[in-house]
Amino acid sequence: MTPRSPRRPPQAPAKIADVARLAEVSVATVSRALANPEVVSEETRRRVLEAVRTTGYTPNIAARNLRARTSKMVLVVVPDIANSFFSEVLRGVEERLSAAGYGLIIANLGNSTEKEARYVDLAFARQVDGVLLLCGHVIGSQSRNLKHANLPLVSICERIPGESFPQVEIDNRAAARQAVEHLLARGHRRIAYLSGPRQNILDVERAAGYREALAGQALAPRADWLLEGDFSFSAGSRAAARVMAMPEGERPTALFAANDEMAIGFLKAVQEAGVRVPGDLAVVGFDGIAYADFCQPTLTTVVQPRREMGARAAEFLCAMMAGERDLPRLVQLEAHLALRASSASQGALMSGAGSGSSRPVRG
Amino acid sequence: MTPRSPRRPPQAPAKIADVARLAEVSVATVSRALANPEVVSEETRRRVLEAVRTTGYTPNIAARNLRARTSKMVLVVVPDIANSFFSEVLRGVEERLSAAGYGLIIANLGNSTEKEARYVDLAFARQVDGVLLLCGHVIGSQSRNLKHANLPLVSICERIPGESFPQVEIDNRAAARQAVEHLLARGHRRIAYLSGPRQNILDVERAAGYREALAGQALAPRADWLLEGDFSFSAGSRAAARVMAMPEGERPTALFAANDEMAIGFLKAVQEAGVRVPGDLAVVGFDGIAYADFCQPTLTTVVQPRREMGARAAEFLCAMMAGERDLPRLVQLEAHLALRASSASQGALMSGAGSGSSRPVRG
DNA sequence: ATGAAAGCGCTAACAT
DNA sequence: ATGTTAGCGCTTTCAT
Repeated sequence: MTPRSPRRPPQAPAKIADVARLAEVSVATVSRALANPEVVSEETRRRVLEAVRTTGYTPNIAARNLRARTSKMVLVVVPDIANSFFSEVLRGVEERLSAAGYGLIIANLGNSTEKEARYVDLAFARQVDGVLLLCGHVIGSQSRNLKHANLPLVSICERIPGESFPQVEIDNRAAARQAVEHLLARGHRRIAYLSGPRQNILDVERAAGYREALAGQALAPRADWLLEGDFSFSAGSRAAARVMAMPEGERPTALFAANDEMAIGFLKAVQEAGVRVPGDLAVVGFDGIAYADFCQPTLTTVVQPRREMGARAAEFLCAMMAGERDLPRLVQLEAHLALRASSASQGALMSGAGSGSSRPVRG
Repeated sequence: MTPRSPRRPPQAPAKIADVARLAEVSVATVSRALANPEVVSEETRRRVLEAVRTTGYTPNIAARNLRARTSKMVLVVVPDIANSFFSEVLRGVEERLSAAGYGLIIANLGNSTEKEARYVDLAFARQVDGVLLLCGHVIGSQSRNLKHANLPLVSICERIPGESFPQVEIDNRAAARQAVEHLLARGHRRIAYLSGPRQNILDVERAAGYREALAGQALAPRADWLLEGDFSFSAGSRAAARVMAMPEGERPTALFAANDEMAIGFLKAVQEAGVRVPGDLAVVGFDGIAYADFCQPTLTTVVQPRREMGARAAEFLCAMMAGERDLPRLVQLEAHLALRASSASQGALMSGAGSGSSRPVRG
């Protein structure tokens, strides 16, 4: 009978049968020698390993996965792989998963619902053993949602309300409150807030922290100091233009931005307009991206333990994939406020005395 | 006979046989209805799709891969996933591959040879259909090298000399020459070079471009103006300290850095020491990272088309995986010099007149 | 300690 | 147009 399968390339990789033939044992023995070496005799093991070496054999993982009903792969869903915030989280994720023997499949959403549906299919097809969501929602397609895939799921960075799987984040509200309290402690009473997209949960929390801090001093937020942004650098520049357009006496003396990129855009634009930072206007950001320590002046910011968050979430996922139950629903890691030049009191922290390094400070 | 395979979970996903049973057709017909809809009758197709919907069937990809001897996955090897240069390239890669139906498996090397070996195994195991190298070398383990895996391979960003697979990069030497020629055209004759790691091919090429440009004006590089760095921000600060330590009359009037991070570190440190940029010292970087347009002053730099490079390399890889032969060995994309404030002639380009946007200029 | 053989779920060659 | 069936390469149960 003619072959019923695709023709094999001339240089086909060795399979377990090739090794078995060469070692003059059965395929089962080869499999055992590789998976449970202690169960075969010394001599057999030697012969098998020798044969593996000469054939250059590597197990076919598709076959193993098919048989074992597992893939040793994790789907990691990010909104934008090029965003440096996520990529640092990814580093932690990668380290942890790879240490546990899992590979990462990266799903870069990039605003494409079509892509999202494809990855949902991937998950339902059990091509991954678990899913890590950095995107603030459970992905789904028209016909179905990942939460019904009965697959280990962990969310990270952006909390998804009302879900029962583990989630890892920082306490955004408390961290924001702390940042604004720092400005209050510096004597500021006229503090503006530069927001992210209004419906975004991160912004909701950070805005709440801002209001809480003000309320602690019996201050009410002024509507014209609530600037709407979108987490982008240029939103920072636009906010700066709006502030500069205010009559001098109506301007805030400090600004808390919902993320560092906007804070840096703001910083740059107001200084170009002749405002001194922190002298005329203090600025505090959020996230703790690397550039917050490079910009001029260096930016006071809430540093999120991004890598650790990634590692922690990956750890939970590994536990779930290993069959563990009863994991915590919510884990909030500690963020810290790095005090830098952009919010220093007059005269202090001038010219990078600390050579640009940040000083963690709590409370 | 008792089952010889792992017990199935109660909620096992539907398989093709379940669909076939429900639709009252054979498994082959289901397979066909899904893969080649035009080959089955209208009525059958309807029934199959209906059954697919009610069972929630998704093909098991491990089984398909095993049968088809393909994985629809590509291994992407990066030195550091958190490096923003790579992550922007990755975006282009992801877009292209995902459009072609391929998933990405990210190998984050992070200086671990043990990890490298694991990914080599992955490739030899044919768990991926192709490999994209962003790491400047063909990965390998003690026992074997990926180049003998007989797998489609494309390298990008850092050229690997002497290999025959397609490589995508920019002409680093020409781009560096152009950057230095720009400084020469601005009247600078005392131009320093801040290098990357000396053995790195990117640095070798960029250093050569620097020397060529000087030679074009019959200038010889001065040894004390050749500053050794390592592509890091702090290498930039250190270089600044060395320049500031030079007697005023011995200092360069311009510096070309082998990458933007160092240029920005340098920029910041010399300004803190009281040097005006570009007034006292002009600076040009390399890469075109986003922050080069945010820093103070904005940084003139060679902009690499990172996303496009990623897309192009991915395209070649797709072609190879589709069986195409005779692809070009080397493709060099156009880089352009973005003229910004850090190298502006005195008085020009003051205060972000162009609102921070870059102006591409060739030649 | 080792071997024989049954599948994992799917595709495609062959038969009808 | 549809059905039957032989594998893809591996792990594991059962038998020896």
